[in-house]
Amino acid sequence: MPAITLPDGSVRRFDGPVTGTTVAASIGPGLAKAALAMKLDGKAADLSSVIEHDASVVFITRRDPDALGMIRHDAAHVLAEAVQALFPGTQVTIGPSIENGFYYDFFRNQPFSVEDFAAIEAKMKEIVARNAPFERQVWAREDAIDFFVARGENFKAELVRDLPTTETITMYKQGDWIDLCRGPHMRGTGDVGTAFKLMKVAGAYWRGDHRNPMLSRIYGTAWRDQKELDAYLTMLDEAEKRDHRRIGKDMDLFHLQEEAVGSVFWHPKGWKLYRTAESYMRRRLDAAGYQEVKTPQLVDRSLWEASGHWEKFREHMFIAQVPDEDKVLALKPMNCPCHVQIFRQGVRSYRELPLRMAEFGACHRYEPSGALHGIMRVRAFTQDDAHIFCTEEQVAPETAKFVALLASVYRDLGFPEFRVKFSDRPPLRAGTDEVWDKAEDALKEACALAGVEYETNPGEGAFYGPKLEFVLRDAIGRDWQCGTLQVDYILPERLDAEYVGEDGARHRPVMLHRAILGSFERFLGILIEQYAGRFPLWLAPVQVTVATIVSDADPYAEEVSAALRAAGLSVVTDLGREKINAKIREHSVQHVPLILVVGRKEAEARTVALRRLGGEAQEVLPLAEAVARLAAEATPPDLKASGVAA
RNA sequence: GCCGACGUAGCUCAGUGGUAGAGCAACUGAUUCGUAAUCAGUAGGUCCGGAGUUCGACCCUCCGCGUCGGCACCA
Repeated sequence: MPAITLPDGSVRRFDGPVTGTTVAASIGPGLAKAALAMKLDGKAADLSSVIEHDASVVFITRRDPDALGMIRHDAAHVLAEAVQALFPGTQVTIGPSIENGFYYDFFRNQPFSVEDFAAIEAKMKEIVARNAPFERQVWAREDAIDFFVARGENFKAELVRDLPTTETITMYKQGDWIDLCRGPHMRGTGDVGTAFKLMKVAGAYWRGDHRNPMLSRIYGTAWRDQKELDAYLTMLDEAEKRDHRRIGKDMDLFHLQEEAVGSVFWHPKGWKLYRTAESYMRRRLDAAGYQEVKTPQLVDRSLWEASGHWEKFREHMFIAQVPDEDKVLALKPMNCPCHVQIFRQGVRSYRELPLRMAEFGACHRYEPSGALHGIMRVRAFTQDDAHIFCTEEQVAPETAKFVALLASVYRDLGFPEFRVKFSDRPPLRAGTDEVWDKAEDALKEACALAGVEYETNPGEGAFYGPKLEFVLRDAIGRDWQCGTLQVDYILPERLDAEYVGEDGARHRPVMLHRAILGSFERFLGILIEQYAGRFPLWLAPVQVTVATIVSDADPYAEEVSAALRAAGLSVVTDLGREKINAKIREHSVQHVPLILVVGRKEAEARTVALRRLGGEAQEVLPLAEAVARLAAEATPPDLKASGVAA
């Protein structure tokens, strides 16, 4: 006699076990039609599930946020059926819903190509139109294995074999097609709708392990209706326009070329942007009590052996040798061992701790070719790196200070939001459990102190200590780790860093490895995408263009430009003979934030006509006032706050 | 590194087994013009590199390199 509690608190009683479908129908024909699935005591379930006991039920309709995941999951099943119908002999593996869509991994000797998409989509639409109900079946383990083995579905058979014996093995049947699946599903294939699109093919290793066979993965996107799908596709187009590689080219910021794979050629405007970011970071670090240093690029193998990099990181290191010497040198992939060398000069006292040693350290790492991506994943990059040498007691307060600095920097640079991941002890690690407990607790305590919320990344910490990762998202929705903070008890030991404590004895400092931007290359890539090239005035590589209407105004335009430059602004003077319309367009396309138009009127009145990027209004104001105002406006946020503005 | 796609003028792209085209940009000339493209002309190419097939290859095949999308990697 189940009593069903509905979201509005009302209770319906039934004489015996009922299905969700029956319950929905008892409420009304509208709901019966709209309900795709339900939440049974908070857990998603098929509408056809039988409810035997008292329970709470929430029906999921197409409008529900939960519906999207189901549409996508079901779409993956429809895709798999379509592919097997069109390409006999293809083995199915797994096909989950993901952010914005779904994918399905297939095993086939010949991988799929986008050429196949039209046929597959057509078949999928047929299957949707057929609207076969999803039928849940519980199978005996051995039967399921035999079934898949008999069909040559080796991957599925392996999946079943690896399921825990406690797991109920469920299969879902849609018409003649059947697949191992945990469920739940909607009522039938028709509920998928037609607002889906296959997007791309890609290789993917079976079970994500590169030693396993390569599968052929088909990605698709699916939405509630065509309007949502169109909006998503439009969004992708827009995101593509923000791609830092495109903007970098359009705005003439940098380029990459074959002869220096993974290294950036910064052009004048790109380098100006870089320098603005670097100067800003340097001021922030100076103000936060860091001491900047500079350490060698080429360092003898022996130091890398001592630090452990030669053993753990060698395959990522560029090695350099000279003809006349036997010495083997490596381009540094990290700055930490060099910083310890500075720390080790002379005798350190506990009074010097925490000692915050910063470096804009140029590092080289031999990244796998497939990992390279624009300027965001490169082989030569410069970190805003620092190492904080401190006592164990100082770990938490130093972490809290760091997080506060990082949040402030991100805010200034236009990233009010970021995600934090806490990576704790990995299976293979150095140090005792006591040390790890201490390090993790200190980090957690520091997060609490700093009011940081984080998600846990279990087992993903560095071998020497737990770490925090600060993640920003690019225009195309990819996440990039920028900031990091790692607690390290190992390197000070390996490289014999020590200080004299209050007690007169020698102690090991703890090292905090930390970066805020991560690398200038990656961060600037994200910054370009964040602003789509339309930087706030203080960051813009060209801040003002002075454009003339007639050549009579040329001398005055030069005077205006000189005055702006004297006030510290970055100015381009356009004395070309194009019409003002063409000039406005050209500099707007270049995302120059401010255009000062000068013609005869302005030259005579000693004024400028100010036009802001994207705006239509213009403002005429006296030259001196314009210079003062723009200079104030172009002041970096950290200098504004302290009132040191020019 | 793995799977797949791609590589033609500075940029964006078209093209065919018979030695290559457009638009924009560049350059030259004319135009002195009031807020997102003035007009005309000129010049510009080892069709990524190497080998092979062919009477003949930018096109077909193979091998490299690079880029792009994923996967793996990101100490």
